[in-house]
Amino acid sequence: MRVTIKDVAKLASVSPATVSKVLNNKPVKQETGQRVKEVIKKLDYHPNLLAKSFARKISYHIGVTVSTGALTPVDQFFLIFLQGVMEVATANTYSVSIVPALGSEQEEENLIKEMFRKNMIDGYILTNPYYSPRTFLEFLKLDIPLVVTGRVQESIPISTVDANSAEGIYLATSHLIELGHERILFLSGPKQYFVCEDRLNGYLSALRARKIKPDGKLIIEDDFTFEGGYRAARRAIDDLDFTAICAYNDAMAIGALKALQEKGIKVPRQVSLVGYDDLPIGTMLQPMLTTVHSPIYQLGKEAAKMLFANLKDRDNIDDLILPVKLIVRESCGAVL
Amino acid sequence: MRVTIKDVAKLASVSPATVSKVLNNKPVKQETGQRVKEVIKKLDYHPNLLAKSFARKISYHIGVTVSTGALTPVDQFFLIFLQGVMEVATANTYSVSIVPALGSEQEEENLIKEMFRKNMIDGYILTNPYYSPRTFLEFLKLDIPLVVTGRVQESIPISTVDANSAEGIYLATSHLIELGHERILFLSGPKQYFVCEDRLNGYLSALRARKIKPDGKLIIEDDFTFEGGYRAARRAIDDLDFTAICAYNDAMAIGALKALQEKGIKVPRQVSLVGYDDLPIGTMLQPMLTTVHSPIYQLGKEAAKMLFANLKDRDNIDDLILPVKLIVRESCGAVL
DNA sequence: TTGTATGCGTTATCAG
DNA sequence: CTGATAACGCATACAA
Repeated sequence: MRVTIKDVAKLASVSPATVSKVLNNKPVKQETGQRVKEVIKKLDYHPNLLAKSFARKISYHIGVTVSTGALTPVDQFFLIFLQGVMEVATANTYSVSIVPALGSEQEEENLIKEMFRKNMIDGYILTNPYYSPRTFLEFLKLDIPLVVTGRVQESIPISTVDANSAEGIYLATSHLIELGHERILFLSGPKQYFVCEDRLNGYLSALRARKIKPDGKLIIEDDFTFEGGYRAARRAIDDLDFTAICAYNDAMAIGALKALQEKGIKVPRQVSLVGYDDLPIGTMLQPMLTTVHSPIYQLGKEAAKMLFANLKDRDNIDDLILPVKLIVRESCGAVL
Repeated sequence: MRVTIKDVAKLASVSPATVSKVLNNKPVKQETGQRVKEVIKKLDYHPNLLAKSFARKISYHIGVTVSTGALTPVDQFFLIFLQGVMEVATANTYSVSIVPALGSEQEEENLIKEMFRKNMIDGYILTNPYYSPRTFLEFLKLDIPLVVTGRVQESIPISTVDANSAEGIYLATSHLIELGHERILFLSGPKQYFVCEDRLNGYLSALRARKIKPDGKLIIEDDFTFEGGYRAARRAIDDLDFTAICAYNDAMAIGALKALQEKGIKVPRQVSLVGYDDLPIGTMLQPMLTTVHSPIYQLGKEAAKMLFANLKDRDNIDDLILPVKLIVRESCGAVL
């Protein structure tokens, strides 16, 4: 039989309650505390977390949803993020459980609600900001502690963390302008996403800040994927009325790179190419970048911190926007 | 107050024991079962998993270690693997917890042992095959259900799953031979790793199968990373006594690609380049590959299945080696 | 500061 | 097939 709190209590000639107190750093006489600790060590006692969880109605698990996007190699977002989350979770003696992306929003909603109802998960970090407001409201109704990455409709009282990607694109675009470019093609993601709108605005502000008049023809919209970037660049390439490209993200940038190469256009000789992403720029073509200081890692940490704050004070809603850095690297012939 | 099994029992005019039985699909009279189920629905009852875990001494969580390698963008291994694990875990009503890579083997060992002792995790899938035999023995001593990816010293009785990477390299090398190459450079990882030895053997067998005499000078060893591939290729490039390169993995292949490009060598025009990895070949430069049918995904599923088998029958040790497929793609100018 | 008693929600045992 | 009851290991009032 495994050793329990009672065994420790008996051998230390105290009550189980006292042992519980030293276990949880509650006020205990110095001397008894010492004695109990010795017995714990001697008996090799390890508190049963299942019992503790049960008694305290706390699972000590937080859930993190994995976005399906994480399955495309371009999207390194999730793992780095996860490292940040885990660092903070570990510090709070919590474990991190992965909530699978089930495909349909309804299924995911049900799973998230179910795991919470069963007391299996104390709170969530949601990295799937594509949920509809209705879903968020459902979560709020159950009073599920929640932190969301990215942006959520303003009126919904949920904590969010996000990287300032408008600023990122602003920096990327400014970089091109400083290189002397004026006609800069912007490869945008679908504009119905807040984040796409944000980044487009970053591009526009950079132009305006330098008194360059934006040209609607230089803004091409497609999926924010490798293929989307490829398609968008191909569509724009024929009249080649630009000298540089700023892409919504790395994936689109790489897609565009492929399109340019197919046409024999030298990058960056003939066309300069810049992509912004929450990871350090050029991740894809700079595989060995260390990631610890990337914004995403910080984002993970901040998200977790915020969740634990929420766990303690359920009404503490907060938003956080982290600044980004532009890192320019020459790589595979592209400024990416 | 939340609704418990007792509330259900009362309203259905049965005992809690009976409700428990219908909850766990144990033999119950059709009619009572029906009645109980109706009450459950009516009361919106959700069994408290914390209580269940406590009573049954089962956490319903399995742990998966994340390899630090997963933090380099080249290594897409982990997320895909995880999807496979989760699919099986979900089917078994288990959750998947991530065990952080702490850096030192000792720290990780302690964490793994500690979480198990605390009943927090019922079993592990270890994706860090770099653990020393001593560590594995420690786990066995505590009787921790374990499945390891990759290879473990034969004498240690632990279940493993692995992709047949020797076969992968064999196929990759054969592909080059069929293209007409005879002098094929092999970029090897450090030979003290079983898997590196395996893959080198795959290369050698392919040569021998076609009656090509292996040349020791054509085998270069370095880290199995992007940088390692870059360094290895640079070292070999000067006497350029080869017409093709087979790399231990994608990372090294991409490193080599960079080295070749720097020297103005056209790939695949002047030098053919092939890399093998557990993911479909060319992941890096084929970002939009679907991953569901990749070996790694299967590997994750098999690992999880094996773990659950072990969970039920603690003495059931098994090894599994999955076959691989060679997928050749033209991409960014390289056959990768 | 410490001990006693009780409760947490479920499963398991063993009668009936 | 069903029900009463003990047990799981810890936390927490409350009393001492």
